[in-house]
Amino acid sequence: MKLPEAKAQFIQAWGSLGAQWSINRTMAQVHALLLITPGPLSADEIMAELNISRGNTNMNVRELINWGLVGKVLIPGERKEFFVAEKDIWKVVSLITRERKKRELDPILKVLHQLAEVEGDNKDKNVKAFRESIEGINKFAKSADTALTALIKSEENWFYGTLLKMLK
Amino acid sequence: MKLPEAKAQFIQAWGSLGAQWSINRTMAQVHALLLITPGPLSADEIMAELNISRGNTNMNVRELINWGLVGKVLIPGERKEFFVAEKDIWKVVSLITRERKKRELDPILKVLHQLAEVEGDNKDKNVKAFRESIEGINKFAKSADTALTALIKSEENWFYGTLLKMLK
DNA sequence: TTGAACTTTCAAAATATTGTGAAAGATGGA
DNA sequence: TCCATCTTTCACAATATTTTGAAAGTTCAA
Repeated sequence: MKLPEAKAQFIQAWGSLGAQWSINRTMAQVHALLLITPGPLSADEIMAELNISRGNTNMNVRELINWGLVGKVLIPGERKEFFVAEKDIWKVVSLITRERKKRELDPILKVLHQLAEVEGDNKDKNVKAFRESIEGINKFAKSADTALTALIKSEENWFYGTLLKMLK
Repeated sequence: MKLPEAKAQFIQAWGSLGAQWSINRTMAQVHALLLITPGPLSADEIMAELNISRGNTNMNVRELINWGLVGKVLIPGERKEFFVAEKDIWKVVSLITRERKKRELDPILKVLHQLAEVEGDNKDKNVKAFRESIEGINKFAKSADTALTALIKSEENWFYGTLLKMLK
């Protein structure tokens, strides 16, 4: 396989992956393009490469910057802004995990905390079942929170070394 | 908060969570309803409770059964089918993880494997950068695969005990 | 074998999400 | 200040996903 085809396939695959997460397809494609491009790219180059509009490019690049996955680069003598992606995959995963935890886990933890205080008597089997469900889910969610927080803070080597050896 | 309101809030919250995953909102709501209901429910009861159509109910219940999250129950003397959800949250998470790994991680692993064999000379800095990106991502993806496979197979106690203690 | 009770399917409608591009808003050099 | 260049916004258009409900399919007791 030649490089241009390989690039296209990677962009496509990363895009599908993104689409299944809360990241939208184009955002993931822009990210993919920047990931495999060594130097910085301008908005125009991204537009041309992915065949998307200026507005779309702008919005998705901005969102990638919000996630911390992409940074602006100023090139002396150029008016345009250029963009580069964080290339270290461990950092990339860590940033994505942090963002998704904030959007997904944190809100449900809040709701679960409130729901634990539902009124009613445990003699009512519906109340009892509800309490037990919430309790179980809450216990798990708190553990997941601990685990993810640790993972986000941890070092690459800890993951590839310690944890992985334990799991294998 | 009274039970009916708490139920509604939980269904709502679980639905939003599902929507951010590849699970659709209604599927997650049906799941939530079954999770907090101690006994089995019929399609009609689900329809009534969530205000959704018969077709929608059928499709989503069927999908939940495919995921292994919900089972059919036959009640003697009744023609109707009834449904119950797996209540053990550890099993629930394990089933969801298995399904998502199959849909998301496995396909990208396949693509990465192919892309590792891109033609070209490392003297070309684009080829070099591409290879390095793919290599890094591939290494991580394989590790994630190992980690998730182990997690899916592992016992509840291992997660709440061993792993969590290590992370705290 | 019939028909009532129930489940499944699927084309069309409703809804939600994403993308476009022209216009408005910045920015900075002369 | 002015103007050329670049960025951002946003109403509308295009796409994609989800839901509906009526019709077709299935099952089983009589």
